[in-house]
Amino acid sequence: MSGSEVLDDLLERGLVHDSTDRGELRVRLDEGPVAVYAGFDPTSDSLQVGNLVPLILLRRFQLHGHRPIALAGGATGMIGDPSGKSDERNLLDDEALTQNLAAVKSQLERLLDFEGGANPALLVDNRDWTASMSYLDFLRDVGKHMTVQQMLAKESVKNRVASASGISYAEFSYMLLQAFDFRHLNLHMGCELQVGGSDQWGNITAGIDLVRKTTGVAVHGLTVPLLTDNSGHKLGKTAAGAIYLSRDRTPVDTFYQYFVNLGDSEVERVLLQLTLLPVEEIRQVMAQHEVAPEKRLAQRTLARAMTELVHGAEAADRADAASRLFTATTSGLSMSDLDALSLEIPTSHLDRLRLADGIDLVDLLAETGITQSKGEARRLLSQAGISVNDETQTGTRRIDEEDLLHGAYLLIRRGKRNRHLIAVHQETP
RNA sequence: GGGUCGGUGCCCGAGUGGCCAAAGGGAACGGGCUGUAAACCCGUCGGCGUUGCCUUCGGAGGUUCAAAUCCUCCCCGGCCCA
Repeated sequence: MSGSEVLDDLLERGLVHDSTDRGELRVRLDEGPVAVYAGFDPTSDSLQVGNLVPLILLRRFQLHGHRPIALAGGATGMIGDPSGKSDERNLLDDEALTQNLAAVKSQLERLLDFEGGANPALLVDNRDWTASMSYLDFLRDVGKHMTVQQMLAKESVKNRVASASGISYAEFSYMLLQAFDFRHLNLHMGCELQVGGSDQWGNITAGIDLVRKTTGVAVHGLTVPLLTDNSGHKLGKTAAGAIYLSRDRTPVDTFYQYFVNLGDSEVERVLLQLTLLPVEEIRQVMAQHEVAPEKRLAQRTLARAMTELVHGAEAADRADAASRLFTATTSGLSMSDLDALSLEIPTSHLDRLRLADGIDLVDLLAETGITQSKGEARRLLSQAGISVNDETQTGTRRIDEEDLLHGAYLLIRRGKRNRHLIAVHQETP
């Protein structure tokens, strides 16, 4: 196996946005395993789908024999990266940062292979080599090597300097921290390549410059393009918010459905760019998909692969099963189907006593959060947007025991894509 | 610090005493077509006890029968001057 295979794979998948000299990089990759790093700042208590791109990029390198280093940005997260941001960000408080950092670390641990043979992954935290450093030392060791001219020339800084909200000195300095990380990893772990999203290019080149100036070593950089969906939004961002990797923030079912619902014209690109499936296999899936696009084979393959990667095979099985029941009619659902479904899709619980005199449908919709207000519930009803057990409701009415499926469930659909289950229980003493 | 312009619903943005829950656009949501696509068409888009009432137009007061609109003070931002 030649080490530069990974480069060909990335190129074929459309995953190279920018890189330092392609030829030199190829030569270096062929010489033997390279330590490659990507950073993840703990800006939230869970990574998002967008973070998967550089993360999976590390996996791709690992699969081709290189050594991945995942860096959790305990230090950089304290400052805030101005790249791609139009406004100054609020600083996270210490408590939030600590929590986020722990969560992000555990997600990184789950998604990379730390066991694997000759080239196990490594997880580091830049707080470890930054926190104790004094400001004066930092200015002398790092600041001295960077000119303000170079820093101002970076897109991320240029945009912000020109913008209304400006840029704080702290965020302006962010790239120095990241450059320092690269140098540290180069010095102590032999890291020679930094990868990241395309918005990281400026920060990466800052690191390359710093390493060259202080050690004379030529290190490399590579970025992947910003992945977007058909409407131009970043992949994994919906109007309702980002799709997170944490099942507490984004239920597995929602995560799975996000991919199932991608459009035909974007699914191949996402399969190539986000999954580890071999290119050849993806081509075959697409060939089959085009014969019968309504089966959504490509989307299912994608949803399956992503869910398995992030949540594991078992969770992927359940989400897949729940998704297949999407078009099923309620009369065909057995009690065990419903029980299984209740673990996957949003489910509310209702005391059986409430049904004694019947409960008003509008109240039920608002109470369970299926609609945000009674007004919205009425509106949806008048627009034929609500169905109870597959029967479109034309107005409000009382729901009682008679409506229950197997005496225990109500399946409510809101629009075409939203299912909600209501499980009815005996009063718990 | 001085001057000036501005802060409106999820976002952009009109409105400058009553006809304003507030134009228009975008997003979103629902329906139709379809394949749980895309495109397109139609509708909805503060809340509620819905021919009405309540809350909303940076914040707090005030004038008025009546204010997003006028006055006072305060907070925040742009631009120009220093």
